[in-house]
Amino acid sequence: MNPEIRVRFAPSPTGYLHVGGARTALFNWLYARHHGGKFVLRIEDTDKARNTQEAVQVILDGLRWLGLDWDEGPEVGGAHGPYFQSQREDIYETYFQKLLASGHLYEDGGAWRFRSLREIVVVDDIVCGRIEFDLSNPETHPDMTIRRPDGSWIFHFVNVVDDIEMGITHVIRGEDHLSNTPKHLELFKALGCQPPSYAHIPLILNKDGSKMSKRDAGASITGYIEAGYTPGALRNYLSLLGWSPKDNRELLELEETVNLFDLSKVNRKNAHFDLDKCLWLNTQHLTKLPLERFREMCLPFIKKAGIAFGQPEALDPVLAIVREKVKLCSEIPAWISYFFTEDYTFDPEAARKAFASPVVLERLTALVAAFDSVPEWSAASAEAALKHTAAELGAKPNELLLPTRVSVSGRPSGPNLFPMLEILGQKRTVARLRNAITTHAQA
RNA sequence: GACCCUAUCGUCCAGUGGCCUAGGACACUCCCCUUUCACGGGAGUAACACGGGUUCGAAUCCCGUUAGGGUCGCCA
Repeated sequence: MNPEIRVRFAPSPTGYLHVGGARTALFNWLYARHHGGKFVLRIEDTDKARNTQEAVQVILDGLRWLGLDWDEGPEVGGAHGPYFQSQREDIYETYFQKLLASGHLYEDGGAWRFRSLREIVVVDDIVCGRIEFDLSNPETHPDMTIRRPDGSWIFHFVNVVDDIEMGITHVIRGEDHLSNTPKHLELFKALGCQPPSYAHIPLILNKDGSKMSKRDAGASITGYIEAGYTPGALRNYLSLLGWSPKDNRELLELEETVNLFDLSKVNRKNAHFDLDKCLWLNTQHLTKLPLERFREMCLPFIKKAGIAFGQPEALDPVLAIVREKVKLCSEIPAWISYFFTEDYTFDPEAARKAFASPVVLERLTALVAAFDSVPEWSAASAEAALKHTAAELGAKPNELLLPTRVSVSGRPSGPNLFPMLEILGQKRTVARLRNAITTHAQA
């Protein structure tokens, strides 16, 4: 445990939280939690045009959904605030004056530039190792601008100042910043401050290797929330991009990941994002969820679909038998809607298959009679009745299954048939079968 | 273009000189289970980018080539 360790996630409010950013936040968070340090959230909103409350909220919501709580930052405060760069003008001004006084700055076209030290800068990266950058040639490494003519600040400068002011000990960020690091190191040196340790983690690209942008599938965290992923599954998947516990395990709970996580196990190769695997992990996490938690996750989607279910607990028996089918919670209304209304519709293709043979209606008629006279309705008694009827008709039980399923649910697939009939109840099962028979007799 | 990083199955991740005729997972194919679909179980297809070294021995070390990614902004 090292309470001295302080890491930060410093997103700019662009209006969405990118999976790459979420993974960076996750690694920072894991590092802090593993070592008992502090995880700081800082909003880099120096670009006033993009700085809206909604854009910030998307990031906060996304991080909270993933379970990445911050020890200092927006809405929670802390001793090193404010945590919005737009509110730290005075601090930047102070540091600016320091650099100005020490002769590191010069004006150029109204903007202020930092005069490079023109040295070989060594970046000793925790993940990438020791890398030398030769900044001696002004042609290839022009002096960086740190302040615009309108007085606003540039990323490199405020980023470094904030890391100093906030006591950041470890900067864990995307590899896209590796080439920026020598510039940042120059700033630390000019300011007379000790730089933090750096760890540049590999990037996340699309499955085909192209750069991932907002529009690409799986790029936005909001998309996962809306699709009904469990936060644990996405967090699990993201943790495995560029890192692994080294023992071939894949399905990891948060606590295990915190225990196992270490920067030394982070690899250097960019990862290609595979939504299929992420989906698979979701099914794994979904099945491990207690039923109450599963219900909570599904509830918003069920409400949104307008399903009249009464009390939330009333959903449980249905959820219990369909949950093994569900890959995403957004699918849940389609799996359960017919349990809660008599106004269900028949899938045309399923109906065509189920009622293709003329003998089907006769068989179903016999089945209705059998079902109607079952003394104590249950999955087992329904099954016995169906098998008995099939035997009497000289048919295989299988031949009655699809017609029955389509009749009572309108769908070709669903939970196991007999438990489903039990929940539906004897009366509704019989009524639905009768209704299906008359409907399809006409057709 | 310059500089930096990377290079194991389609994808993610093991592998850090001999245990590798390269292992696990997703996806895919097939089989089994089964009341459809799914789940579950089993099997299979599939990779060390290429060329040079170093070494008794290389996926592992070195060099080059190629490919991919990143940075070079008065974006972050």
